[in-house]
Order: sequence, then C-alpha cells, then structure tokens
Amino acid sequence: MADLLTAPKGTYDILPEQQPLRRWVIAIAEDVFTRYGYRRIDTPMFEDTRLFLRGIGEATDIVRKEMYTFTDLGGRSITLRPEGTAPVARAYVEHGMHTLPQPVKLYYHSPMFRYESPQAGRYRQHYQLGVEAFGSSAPELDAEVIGLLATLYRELGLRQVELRLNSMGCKECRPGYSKALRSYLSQNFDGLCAECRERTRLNPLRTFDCKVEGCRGLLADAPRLPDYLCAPCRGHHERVKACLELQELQYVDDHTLVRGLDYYTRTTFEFQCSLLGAQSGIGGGGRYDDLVATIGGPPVPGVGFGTGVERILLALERSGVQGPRPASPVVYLVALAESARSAVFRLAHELRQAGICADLDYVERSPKGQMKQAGRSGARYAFILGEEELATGVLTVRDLTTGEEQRLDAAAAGKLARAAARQASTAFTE
RNA sequence: GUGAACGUAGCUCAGUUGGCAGAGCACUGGGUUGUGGCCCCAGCGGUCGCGGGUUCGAGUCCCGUCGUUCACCCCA
Repeated sequence: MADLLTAPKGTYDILPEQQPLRRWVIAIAEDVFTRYGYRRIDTPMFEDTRLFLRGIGEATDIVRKEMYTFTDLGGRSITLRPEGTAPVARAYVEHGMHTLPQPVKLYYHSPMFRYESPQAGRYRQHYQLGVEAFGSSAPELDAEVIGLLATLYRELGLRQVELRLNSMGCKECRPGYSKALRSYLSQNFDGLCAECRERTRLNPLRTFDCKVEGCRGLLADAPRLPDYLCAPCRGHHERVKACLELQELQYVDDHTLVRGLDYYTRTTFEFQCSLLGAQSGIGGGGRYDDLVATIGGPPVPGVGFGTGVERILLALERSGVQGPRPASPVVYLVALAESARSAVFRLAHELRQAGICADLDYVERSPKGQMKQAGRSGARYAFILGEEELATGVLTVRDLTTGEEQRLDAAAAGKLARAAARQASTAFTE
C-alpha cells in the first residue's frame, strides 16, 4: 500500500457509475450544437508549442505558468492543448476551410490540460464542450453563439445561471484605451498591489480582476472601456445586445469582464452559476477577429465559446438533477448445478448473438448467490438451469419483477427475452 | 506559487487525559440438498498516508514529507 500509485494530482477517473450523467450531458450538447448547424471537429491532444504562444498570447497566465510543455524525441517543443480555440483555428487554416461557404461552424468535446492548483471545479485535465464559427463578423453570429450556450444550459436544467457581457474593442480602439488605463494606473502606482503593478506593465485590463480593496477603489474611477470604443465597435455591440433581446436573453453589462486569453476582440461573455462556489464561471467566450491571421492564416474573423463539463456536472449535482439509469441486462443466467454450467454458457452465447443483453456468474457462486446477483443486476428475467431442466430440455424462467416462474423451451424463452429487450430500449429512448 | 483544514478497511466514518484496531455499508458463505430483494448469523478485509522524534507504550503528542479538500490567484 505504501507505494500505491494514484491518479496524478488534479486528475480523476471517470467511473462507470459517473458515465451515464456525463454521456447524457454530452448527448444534449451535441444535439443543440447540431440544431444550430455546427459540425464536430477533433484536433490532436497536443500541438506545436508556438501555436499557443502566438494564439493565446505570451503575457497570459495560461502561457506563462500553466502549460504542459515538453520536448519530444525529435527535438520539437510540444504542448498539451490548454484550450480549444487556437487548435481549431489552426485546423481551419491548414485545411483551407476559408474556401468553403462561410461561416464555417465547428464544435468539439475535448480534454484540456493546464498546470493549475486543483480545487472545486478546477482540474489539471478537464473536458470542454465548445463551438467556433469562422468567416463572419456579423453581430448576429455573436448573439447566436451566446444564445446557443444559454439554450444548452436551459435544456440541461441548470438553474441560477447569469450571463455577463462586454466589448473589448478592436485593434483600432483598444490600444487607445489601454494607453489611457495604463497612464491612469501609473499615476496611481503607489496605491496598487504588487500584482497590479506587474499587470500595469503586461496587461493593464487584467487589473479589473483584482480583489484587493485599494485597487478596487482606484479602478472604480479608472477610464471605462465603453467610453473608448470606436463607432463600428459600438454599433456591433449594440446590435449584439439587440439580438440577445430577440432571443429573450437576460444579461448583465459588465465593462470589467476581461478574459484571460489575449485573442478576444469586441464581444466577450461569461456565464456564471452561483451553485459552483469559487469557480463560478461555467462557460465563456467571445469574438476573435485577429486570431486566424495571428497564427499565419488569412484575415478571417471568428467567434466561439468553451464550457467546462466538470462544472456543468457539479452544478447539475447541486441542482439535484439525476442522470439516466444505467443499462441492465435483460436476462441473468443461473446454473443450479455444476453440470449445468456448460449449457448456461452456451445459452448466454446464443442470447448475445441474438442481440439480447445477458449476464451470468463467473465466480462459482452458490445458487442463492447467483439469484442474488440476478436480482442486483436489474435483469428482467432469470433463466434457471439445473439437473431437472437439463433432463427435460426446458428452462425455468423467473420474472424477477413479479417472482412468477414458468417452464419454457429455449425458443419460447428467447421470444420472451426479445420482447423484454424491445420494451427496455423504447423505455430508454423515451 | 501562497494559506488553512483533513489523511484510520473497497466506501462513509468512530476511536475519551497516550494503554489489545472498531462500526455501518459493500463483498462471500450459511440460515432454505435447486431460487433474488427483507431479516438473522458468520466470514473476508487495516504497515492507522509515508519518514523521523518524544514515551515503558503513539491512530492519538512533536517535526518533516507526500496527498486530498477548500480558499487566494486564474480559468472551464
């Protein structure tokens, strides 16, 4: 026990009993994504490190201290994917998707890797569901992406979800704001915490995340991003809001909402769920009109989001949402005598070939033990074989829901099992 | 990276001022020569995270270390 190996820090096993709820969430997500016209893409779990350096931005926390980067045996610098947008953008460029009818709408469900300190809802490997739409700068697309995510949360039955919205401006107007903010921060440098002094130099917009009392006070009087937006950005933002209202979506304007990835332009948004505790962000994203060009592609705009599967599951559990019941066998086979084991094994094979889910004992349990397993397995019927049945060529078929028993030949028993299997599968799809 | 709390059976947890390692659940068998769920009985299962120290004696006290959890930070 002393040297027992465990899952690496910040990782976890997804156990059989946890699978149904997770698979249900993913199935609903894929249904919603498909309904909005998005198609699935899978990209490698690791990429050339330069993709993330250029795409996410070298000043971000993700790139500076959270990437799993290593040199492979060929001397290449490789990084485990920390987020989904840059890899999908890379695939878009690499496969010439800018020549397809635009926009190109893609979705993914993939593990992400970040070297973080684990806590509730935060892991070193976590799964994200996300969408990316390339090739249109229409504000309707921003609003659609946001509406799509809101629809997903609603169909999952999540409660207490709030949408926060901001515009980050574009490369025309944001530099002017950054300059004004940096200048304001520099004038009040003595009142800032050590970290915000660093942020002033690297990425002044991030100071809005600071929770230190003194910094918050100073930032309350800081220049506001909305006052610096250029006319096109302002118009875009107004149209996004109008389209949110067309979808009857509530949102909170938050001009301090700055996300941790440098590629965002114009729209940024984040859904927060108060059921989650400290890691309240359940999903977020925005527009990234310069990303594709930054990683070496044509100047193609885009917009998308990522949402954390573990945080959705956590919120669902705290909302009391139950997953679907795990599948049970239709038939459990019981050998009452040692001499019946071969016939039972043979019968299990035949049932399975006929498409019926059947299970049996493999550890030489007593008859009572086998019946106990049959009951626990959730099977509809126990097919019982002992010396009497072997001699007369029939099966004892016990209906485990009613306890009634009858003697049937193999053909009649198979018919019964097929009927029960059909019933079980229709119950599942409903 | 920083701080706090917690590490005892597969799981959830008791364990008094330091004095024989416990319970419930789960698992296996029996109670019924060939029959599940409920009940009863029995069994299986532990280097008390790991390493040092104090002590006649440490699960218990001290130090270190690793891990988990929560929070900061950041994000999904």
